[in-house]
Amino acid sequence: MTTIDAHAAPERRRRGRPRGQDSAVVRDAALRAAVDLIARQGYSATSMTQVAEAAGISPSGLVHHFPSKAALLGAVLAHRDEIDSDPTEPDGRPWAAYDHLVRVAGLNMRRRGLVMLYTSMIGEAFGPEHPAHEWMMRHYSSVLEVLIEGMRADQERGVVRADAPREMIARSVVALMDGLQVQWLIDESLDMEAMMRIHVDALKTIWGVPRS
Amino acid sequence: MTTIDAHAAPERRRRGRPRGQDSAVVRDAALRAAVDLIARQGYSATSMTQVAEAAGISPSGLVHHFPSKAALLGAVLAHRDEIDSDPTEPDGRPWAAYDHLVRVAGLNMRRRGLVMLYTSMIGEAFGPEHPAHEWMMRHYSSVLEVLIEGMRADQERGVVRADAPREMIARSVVALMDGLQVQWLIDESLDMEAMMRIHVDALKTIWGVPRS
DNA sequence: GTCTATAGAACGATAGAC
DNA sequence: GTCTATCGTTCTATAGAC
Repeated sequence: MTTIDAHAAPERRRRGRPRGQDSAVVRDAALRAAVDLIARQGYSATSMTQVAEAAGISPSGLVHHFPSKAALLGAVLAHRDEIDSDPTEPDGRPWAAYDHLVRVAGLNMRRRGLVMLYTSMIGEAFGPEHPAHEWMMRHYSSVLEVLIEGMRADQERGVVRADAPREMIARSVVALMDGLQVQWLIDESLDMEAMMRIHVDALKTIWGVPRS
Repeated sequence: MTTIDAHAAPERRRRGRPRGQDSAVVRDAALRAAVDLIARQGYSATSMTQVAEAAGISPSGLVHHFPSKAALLGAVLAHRDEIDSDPTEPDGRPWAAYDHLVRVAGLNMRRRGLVMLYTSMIGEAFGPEHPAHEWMMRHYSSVLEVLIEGMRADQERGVVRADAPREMIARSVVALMDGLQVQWLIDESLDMEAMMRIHVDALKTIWGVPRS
């Protein structure tokens, strides 16, 4: 239904207003509260009132910073993407994108909130009318594109077999990652990173071109 | 919070009440409406009023059959488990449980509603206070147990290598299945069954004991 | 067994004082 | 920029007529 632009943070640089809380601080507290609650309960089950309470402001105060619930979700997702953004410049090594995904799996084992937010989002956003639907579609196509394009480059350079089914491999690895995160949320003793590592290493063995 | 016993369907065998709709028929219509709506929107986003409307009865009529929203969800999940139940008697063939999972993947490609219901449930039920939390925990432990136990038997009979890491393999396959279902919901052209087949076949190659 | 009527609370959002 | 006050809706659930 509605597209969610994250309200384009006012970003006013505190021009000598001595009274009251700094706006950016309050906004940030509200955003953190929203991330936490939406991660634990999902978007539908979380109310503006709950978020306001957790942030220590009134519901109306919250509305001032985020004019609607969907706008709040937009900011939450933008925040998530920022944390999860890839600081890795694409080095030219083979399987770089896949190795990166393995590292992300390891990182995620120390970011439970992020994994919960992601998983609950995936679970409720596949309906086209959900305010996070477009975010989810963009997320998948972007992740898959990085993996597929990376492998295409590797094939061009002759380090990966030319007959490797790029899309299928990429989709399998993403599926494995998503599914492991669900199980990890249930049982944190599961070593996502190790399991991803094993899977990716197996891919390298099967589809890699041995160095001559 | 609340445990959800599915209200133990009254099952009264229409003892000569000529007037009005048959109770079981109405109950069934309500259940179907609930399955459809909860699958598409998730549990939290679905209201009793919506379900009643879709079933063609009043909200109070719905409450008569399912005294609370949680009870309705309980019935929905029981219905799901029934449809999804495994009619396969455990034949003694190696990898039987894994082959079965591949077949289920193929079946699911013709049961979109079931996949949606499952996926949205997983996404919102990992919080311990969610009324479907226990269902989800039972689901995972049961699926994993079947796979792990099946492989243990195969190892005992010497058709699977004794050093195969049962739990890790089972968890990977379940994770792959769950993740593929999400992607399939987004793009139905994805062949879940084929991808599961390939993965399981690879497992057989790696961990199977070649016939002498 | 299904309905109308309604309780009682929580919802998202708006208006306007300060 | 944050608040109080409140609108209009929707929610789950109950009580009782038929």
